[in-house]
Amino acid sequence: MQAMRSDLEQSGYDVICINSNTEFVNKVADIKPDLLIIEEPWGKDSGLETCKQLRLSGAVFPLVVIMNGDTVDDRVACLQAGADDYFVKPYRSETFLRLVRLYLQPTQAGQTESLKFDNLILDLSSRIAYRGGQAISLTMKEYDLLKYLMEHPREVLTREQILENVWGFDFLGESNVIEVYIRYLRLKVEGNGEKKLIHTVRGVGYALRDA
Amino acid sequence: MQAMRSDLEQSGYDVICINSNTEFVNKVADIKPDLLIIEEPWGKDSGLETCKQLRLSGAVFPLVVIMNGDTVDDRVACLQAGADDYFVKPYRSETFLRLVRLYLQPTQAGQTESLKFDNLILDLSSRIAYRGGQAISLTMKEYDLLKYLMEHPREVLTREQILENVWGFDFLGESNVIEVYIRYLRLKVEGNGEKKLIHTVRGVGYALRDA
DNA sequence: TTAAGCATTAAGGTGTGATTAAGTGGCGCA
DNA sequence: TGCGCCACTTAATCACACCTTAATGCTTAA
Repeated sequence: MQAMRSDLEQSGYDVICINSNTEFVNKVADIKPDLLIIEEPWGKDSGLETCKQLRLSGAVFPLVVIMNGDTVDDRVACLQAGADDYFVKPYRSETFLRLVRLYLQPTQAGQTESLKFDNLILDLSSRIAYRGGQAISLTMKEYDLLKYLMEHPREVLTREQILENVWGFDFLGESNVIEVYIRYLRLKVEGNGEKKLIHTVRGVGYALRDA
Repeated sequence: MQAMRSDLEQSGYDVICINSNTEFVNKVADIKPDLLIIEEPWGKDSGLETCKQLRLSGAVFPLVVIMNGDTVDDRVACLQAGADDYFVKPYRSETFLRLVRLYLQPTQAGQTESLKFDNLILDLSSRIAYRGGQAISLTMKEYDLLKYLMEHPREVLTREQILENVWGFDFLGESNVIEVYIRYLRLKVEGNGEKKLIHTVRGVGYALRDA
């Protein structure tokens, strides 16, 4: 806790620590943080319960949970509670700080250094993707494909579009490269029982969606 | 409420918030908003009551209600009160903003990104339809058929026209595909006790109409 | 009342996509 | 120069979602 605090402060962030549970939800609403980190266990209620309440009361900031356990159930519970991301103890500063930086970096246009969709983050400078506190390394084609998908969230991208933009073909071959690479991405991005993000639209192509 | 306001403003919309109930209906008539969002509960009267009054006094803008509950009764009540759409708390910005964008996007010709008819919206880039705050996913043929209907609102489309435009046949088979697909669409689009939109014109074909 | 038109339902076949494994070629390294 | 690894592609088989057909039930208009 203290370690994390000083790490964050050394990186130039304003940090507010709240240890008590009392009136927590209201306080947070006043503070309007850019990012909220909840560390389990949290007071009498679990951190996840607090998390749920925050979302119900309309909280829209990114919300990261730090857990003790690392079972599939833990992870699913976090996401259902409305967390954007989870992190598992022991707390390791470098990876964690990188994630914090990605979450706090201004989202608007201009020089975007990373792409975000749901709790999936693609860091363009390091070409590393993050999901659920986990770094995902990508090969070139995997990166290109994921980047293309993330640049057009929710949009259905046809095979032709994908072939043209990722592979640079302007004709349609008999190949199934796309299917294979979609599979590689799915294994890496949705491999740990995470929510499905890469959706097949039969007869058309693929789309990045949250439902 | 505040969260929503800042989200909308960040997306470039002019937002006016009214907290008091007094003279509300008249005020709104003066303002002539492009979109009205009512959040339950709303003053002494329910938001739905206000909604009803607005419609009775001739309001024609899109009207979205944000509810606490999510029962079938809630939803039906919203629509009967004249709301175009409803949304359920907790309010999560992205989905909501998407809907707002769809409602406010200029309707006229040119680059249409979505088709609208009554409270039914078809998003062309994601191939997803929306009705009553509910996303409706469509198969290819369903999408093609709905798109064709929505491109010709109120117009009666003959079986020949539909077969030609959706299935690409230029002859008339003995098949009842159209009936079957009309049914699929009706189940998805009018399945939740919504108002009927797809009408049969006996001996001719089908038409998208609000009455 | 009756026939034609449409609605509804369920079951089968087809094609598209998923999956798996084997092949190819480039690059670093000994 | 040759070996081996890794990224990428091809190919072959499997699975199932979607589309179609067909058979039955219901409505409407003459």
